Amino acid sequence: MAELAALNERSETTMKISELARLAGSNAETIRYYEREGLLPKASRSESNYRIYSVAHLERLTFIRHCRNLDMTLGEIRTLLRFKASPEENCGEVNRLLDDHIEHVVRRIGELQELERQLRDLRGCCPDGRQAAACGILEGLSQPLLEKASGNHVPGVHESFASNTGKS
Amino acid sequence: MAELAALNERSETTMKISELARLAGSNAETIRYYEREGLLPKASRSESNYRIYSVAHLERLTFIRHCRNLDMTLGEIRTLLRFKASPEENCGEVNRLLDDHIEHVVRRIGELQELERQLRDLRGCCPDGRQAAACGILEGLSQPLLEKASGNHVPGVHESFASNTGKS
DNA sequence: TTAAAACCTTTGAGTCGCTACAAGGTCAAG
DNA sequence: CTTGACCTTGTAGCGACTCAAAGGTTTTAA
Repeated sequence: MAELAALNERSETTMKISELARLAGSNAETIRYYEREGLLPKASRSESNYRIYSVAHLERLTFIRHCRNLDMTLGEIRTLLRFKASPEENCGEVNRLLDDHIEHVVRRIGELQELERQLRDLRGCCPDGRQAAACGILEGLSQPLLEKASGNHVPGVHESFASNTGKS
Repeated sequence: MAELAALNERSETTMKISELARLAGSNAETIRYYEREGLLPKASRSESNYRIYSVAHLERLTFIRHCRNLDMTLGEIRTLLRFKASPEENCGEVNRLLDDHIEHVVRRIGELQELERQLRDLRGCCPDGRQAAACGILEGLSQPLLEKASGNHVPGVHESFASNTGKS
């Protein structure tokens, strides 16, 4: 809302890359990356070879960023964009994609809750102030295999915060 | 337990890379990668230049895999291995590392629960059987910005399952 | 005995979604 | 006229693997 208002106030319909980035809550490098990846169409160029964008681009980029905020992959987003472009298709596919995506998230939450439990178990092994030689945690991690945890690896906690350091 | 029993039955104390991988629930390429990264010491070699491992390697690799199952980064694991190697140190650092890690996981769970809520909201927008032109989901995603979701991007759901496709 | 299958080696590239940097061109303000 | 803010392209890096190519070795079985 605020963004469109700002556009109306200036009453201009085109912009350069960093303004588009600002309005969509993204950044210029990401936009060029999306163009390379074919998620955004090639922008038209000014005399000095600057990319020039219209409100249509803003809408499409906003769609993409919104999907990314919902943690969809670029592949999933490409699929949604195809459906948006072909209105004769039934949107059952859209529902299915979203249902799959929700299932992913739910499963991941369950995995992380199990992980939290295991970590707290482990943390309970070592009261503060001991020496590493007697540390219950290191001992616990050296055991051949925890039966409860065997096999199912649950990565991906760290990536989330690392990629949140943007200047949006 | 089962692994060590198997080792005892064969009553051999060395093995090649793929057996080590099997016993530690890992795979050969990952082991070579850990060696390159300095998490595992360089293995000794047979006449034909094959890597030869002992039970000590199995224990260290098991430790590493166990930590990875708890979603620690290789950097965190390196730190823990250093503490394991220097028993005179106080294990307060170990506790701190683990506390930090638990906090990561807890925060991530919260983010994903919020994400799930948003996805279910969105899913409710479109009863099955409509055409894409009228699809409430696509409509919802095209809105400038959801006020509730604005700004905080929560990635990392997909990585977890992608890296689970190993043949362990 | 020999041929095939199953291992092992190194090197290098690919994954995902950006992010950052280098080296340069363009443009508006003071 | 210079400073600084913007823009361009191209390339490399992140983390933790994973895979493929191209070859050497060992085991198995016909």
